[in-house]
Order: sequence, then C-alpha cells, then structure tokens
Amino acid sequence: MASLNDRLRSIVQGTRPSAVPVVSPDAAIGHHAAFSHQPSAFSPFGPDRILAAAETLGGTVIERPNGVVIIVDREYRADDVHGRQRIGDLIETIRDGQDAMQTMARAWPSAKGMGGVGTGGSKDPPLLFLDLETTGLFGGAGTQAFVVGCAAIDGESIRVRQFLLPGFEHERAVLAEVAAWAGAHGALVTYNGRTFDVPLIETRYLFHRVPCPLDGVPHLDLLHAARRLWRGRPTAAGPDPDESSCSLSVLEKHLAGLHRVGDVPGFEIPSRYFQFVRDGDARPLEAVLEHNRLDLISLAAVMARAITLIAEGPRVTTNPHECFGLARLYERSGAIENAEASLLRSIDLAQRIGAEPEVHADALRRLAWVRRRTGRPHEAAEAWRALAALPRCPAGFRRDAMEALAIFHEHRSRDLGTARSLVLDVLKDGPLGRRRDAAEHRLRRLERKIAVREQGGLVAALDASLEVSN
DNA sequence: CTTACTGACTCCGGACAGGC
DNA sequence: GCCTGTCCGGAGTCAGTAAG
Repeated sequence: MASLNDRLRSIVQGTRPSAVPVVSPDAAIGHHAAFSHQPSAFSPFGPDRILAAAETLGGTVIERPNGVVIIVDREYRADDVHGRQRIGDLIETIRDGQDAMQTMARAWPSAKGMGGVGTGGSKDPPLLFLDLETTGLFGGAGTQAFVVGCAAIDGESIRVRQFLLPGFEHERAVLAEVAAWAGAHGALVTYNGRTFDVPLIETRYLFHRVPCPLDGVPHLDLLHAARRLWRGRPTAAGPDPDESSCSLSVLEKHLAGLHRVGDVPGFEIPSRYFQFVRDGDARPLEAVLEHNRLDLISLAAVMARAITLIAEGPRVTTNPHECFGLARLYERSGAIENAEASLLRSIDLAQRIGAEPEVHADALRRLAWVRRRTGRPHEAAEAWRALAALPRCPAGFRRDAMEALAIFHEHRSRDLGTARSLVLDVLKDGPLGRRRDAAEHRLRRLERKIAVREQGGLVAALDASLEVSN
C-alpha cells in the first residue's frame, strides 16, 4: 500500500509516476500504466481513496485523460466448480456449441446475426458475456452502470473483467475501457440484456456522444431460450411461482445446483454504490462484485445447459416439461423433425411418470398441430384422439381435440356420423360465444349433408330395385 | 418501484381446395 | 363458376416478466 501512496503523491504533485504498475498488463488490449492525471479528476474524494478502494476489491487502477477506472480481474480455471458444474465442462460445451447457438438464433431472429459468429473456438473471437450493476432499474438517462462485468473464455479458463466506476465523473473513461475490451470479442451473450443491459449502456455512450462498441455486434439474450425451456416447470415442492420462475438466480439453482451464501439482494445493490460514492469505503462493494461474477458464470452455465439440450436432443432429459420446452424451441427454429421427436419423448415421459396431465396434454396438442401443418392430417387425428382419451385431460384441451376431430371426419375421412356426434359432445360441454356459434353452424351443415347422403342412398336403392324389376 | 420485450390470443383477409 | 370451409400470415391487444 505504501507504494500506492507514493504513486498517488507523485500524481498529486504532478510528477511522473514511479515504476510501480497500477494495472495488470494486458497485451491483447494494450493497457499501460500512465498515471499522470491532474488531481482534480479524483473528486469528490481523493486519489488515495480510489487506490484504497481498488486494493480492497483486489483490483487495479488505470487512468485515462477523461477519468479513472478500477479494474478487477478474476480467473475461473477448468477444475474450479460452479455449484455442481465444472468450469472446464462449461467451456467445452460452449466451445462445441456453434450449431446449437445457430438454432437459438433461428428461433429468436432478434438475436441478430448470431449465425456465422464463433463460439470461442480457436479461430473465433471469444463470446462476450455481459452483466451490468446499475444505480437502479428505471432506465433512461438517470441510471448509470457502475460495474460493467464481462466474461470470456480464454484457453482453459473463464476470465472475468469488471470495470468499476470510482465516481460518476469517471464514466467516459470507463466507457472507453469497456469499448477497448469489447472490441476484442465476438458475439454478446446476456440475460434480459435486450431489454435492460444493452439499451442502458447504449444510452450511456449516447449521453457522452461516443460510438457504442456494441452497435452491430451479434447478441444472444438467453432469457428467451430459458423461458422456452424451463418456464412454469413444476418443482419438487409443487407449483411454487418463486421456484418455477426464470430469473437467473432461480435457474442457476435448478440447472447448476448453485446455492449462494451471503449474496446481496438486487434491490440493495444501488444503495451500496451510493454509500461508496459518499464515503469512499469500498468494502460493501466486495459482495456486489462477487454477485456480478456469479451472475456471469451462471450465464455461461445456463448457456451450456441449453446448448447440451439442443445439440444432444431429447434423449438427454428425463423431464417431460424440459423436453416439451425443447420441442417448442426446435419448432420456432424450423427444425420440425427434432420438434416432433421431442414431443413424442415428452409424451412418453409424461405417460411413464403419470403425474403431468397438463404437459402430457400440451405435448399431444402441439404434436397434432405440427402434423397438421406439415400436411399429415391422419397422423394429426391420431394425436387428437389420444388427447381426447387422456385421463384427467384439461377441459379446454379435450374440446380443442373434439373440434379438430370433427373437422377431420367431416372433410378428410368423410365419416359424417362421427363428426356429428363429436360436435354434439362439444356442444354438451357448454362452449360460449364464437365457439358455440361455430359448433352450431357445423352441426346444421353436417345434418344437411347427412340428409342429402341418405336421400342419395334412397334414390340409389330405388334405381337398383327398378332395374331388377325391369 | 420502470421499461420494453415476448408470447398468447383474436381478428381479418387472401389463397386454396372441394362439393355442387 | 359459386359457395363454403380451412389454413396461414400479419396486425393489434393484453398480460406477464426480467433486469438493479
């Protein structure tokens, strides 16, 4: 610490810096210690507090013409674990995940340009996992990011670099450092970043009239794939909305088995930073930085699980719910064969477990839709029949099945009697509004057709008997 | 608490097919 | 050729939900 103070004094006195580096060398980006800034840049509290804060947080300080940045670097090595996940396994899965990422990109085209972007393989620029800690949730020009957390795969490790804003007046310097780092990376991966992180950081660059380094960078927001795969999943404790949500903190427990100890609740994060800005004591921020690092690694863990499911297919899950979500994801991406295989497995799993009438019914209904849409009405009818016959089938699903079967029998198999009795069953259910109107309309039409057919039969019989008598 | 994005749902119009 | 019904995509609406 004495050396830091020496260095600090030299800055305050406007002399050249001593030989002690205040930033870790980073050849890829080309940082060099150049601590010659005028002391006025360190308001509201002095440079000693910034250096002390960096030391408290295990970081380093770099100075730029427009301000000062605290940088905290951490490395997660292959043998480290995140919950029950080995970091090395996450890295390997993500590295090999190119095809699965493209599937996600096709499913959510707003993940602009993910196709063709590497996943951190030897020739690709590494993915940039991004997570901000901000002064609030409210967005707009008043909310600032005080930690820009970035993670990237580097060899056999995940490297996390956190850019901490030492005071509001240093924002331009932080943004410039982030831009330099982001420029060395490829596609962006976030959690709810499309709504939160990216618009917020774009606003900050816009505010300072500086080009945003994320403009035009391919972006995969994992929230949407996560919702597709895991939303509304039942939990061991029953239907608990808190435990079946798709927040990152809930998913990391579910997917990676990570249980955080002493984690900072999100709502507390802004106030810890305001406290730091007031008194310069960085200790409350240690937990905030740790929270941010865990979020970044969890983001990678969620991504790895999604990649495994998409790449390996439905055989790697024994959960009918997850399997159904996988089918929906494939369907969105246009991989209809994979979608159908996943639906069949979901149905099979639900049948074996026997405890999931909703997911079972949902999968059968989806299977029927997929088959009808791909021009296989007879196979679709099989699925509708299985759905209508499902024990404990939710009423709405059964009604859909009977309507679809009535259409099938009227127009495809030409079994008007079966169609009519199905419509009568639908009407017994007491549908309301347009559904009732449609069913009554169908019934009248079927009865007309049946009468015509019977008349035709009578005429034919009469003709035949006349022919015999002649 | 705010914001904006998504998905589910409904409605509407056009394309198409089949029956008469 | 007309009528009826289905299918499909696009537009509009609304509720739910992540982020600190």
